[in-house]
Amino acid sequence: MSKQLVVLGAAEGVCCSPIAEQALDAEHAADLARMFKALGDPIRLRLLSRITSASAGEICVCDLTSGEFDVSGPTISHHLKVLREAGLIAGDRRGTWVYYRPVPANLRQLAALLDTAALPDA
Amino acid sequence: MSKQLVVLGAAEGVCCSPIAEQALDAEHAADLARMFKALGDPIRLRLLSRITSASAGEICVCDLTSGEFDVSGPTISHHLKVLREAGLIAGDRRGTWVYYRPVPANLRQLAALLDTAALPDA
DNA sequence: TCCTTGTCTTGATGATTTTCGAATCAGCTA
DNA sequence: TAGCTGATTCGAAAATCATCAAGACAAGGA
Repeated sequence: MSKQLVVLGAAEGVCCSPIAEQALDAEHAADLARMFKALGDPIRLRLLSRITSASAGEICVCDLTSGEFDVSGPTISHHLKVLREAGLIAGDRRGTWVYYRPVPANLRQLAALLDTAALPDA
Repeated sequence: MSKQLVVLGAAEGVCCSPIAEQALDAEHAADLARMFKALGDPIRLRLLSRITSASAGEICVCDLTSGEFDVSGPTISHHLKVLREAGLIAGDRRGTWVYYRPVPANLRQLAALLDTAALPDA
C-alpha cells in the first residue's frame, strides 16, 4: 500500500533549475534538502547504489540484509524507509519478498540541480 | 589560512562512477555521504545556491547575513563552515569582508554520481 | 592607541538521528 | 490451523546536529 503514494508523495512538484543558475527559494529548498539528507549517510548511499546498479532493475531486501552491510536487519529497514520517504526508491512486496527499485526521475532532478555548466573552470 | 587546505583536504581522491553503474564501496561512500549531508539542510542548500549563482562568481558573507535567511549570524557562519569542510565551497578574507565561492569540481562529482543514464525510463 | 564593524569560535541546550533487541505483521507451506 | 521465514515497526539509549547568546578575533579608521 505504499508504492505509488511514496513515488508521488515525496517528489511531486519538486523542481528547479540548477543552483548555479538561480537562487533557490525556501520552499523548494526544504523538499530538495530532504532528498539530499537521505543521501547523507554512508549506508544509505551504498544501499541506493546497490539498488540502482542492480542488473534486474530492482533488488530483493534479502540480498541487502545478508552480510555486506555491517548493521542489523531493522537498521537496514530503517534506512530503506528513509530513502523511500525521500522519494528516491520505491518498493513492494511480492509474496514472501520485498523488492526495491530506484525512482529515476527524482535522482535525475538532484543531478540536474547540481549541474555546474554555468560555472567557470568547467 | 584555509582556502587551499579546504579545497584539497575534503575532496581529494573522492571519485567514482555513477551509482547506477557500479556499487559504491564503503570507503568512498563515507566521503561522498559527507558532501551530500552538507546539502541535506535547507539553509545550507540555499546558501550554496546563493554562492554558486552569484554573478561575480563569489559572494560576500555580508550579503548572506543581511535578512533573507531567518537565522542568526553565528548560525550562518556555522553552515558556511560545514559547506567549506565538505569541500563544496571555499572562502577567504579580503580586508574587512569574507568572500565565498563554489568548488565546481566537487559539485560536478556529486552530479556525476547521480547520473541515471544507465537507468530505464530515461 | 582605542573604537567600530564584520566574521568566527565557544559553550550550552533542545531536537533529531542512528542503532539495536524485542515484538509485530505478511505471506508461504504443511 | 499452526508454524516458519522475511521484513517492518516499536521502544529506548547513545550520538550527532542546529541554534543562539556571549565572547574572541581581524581589519580599518579616529
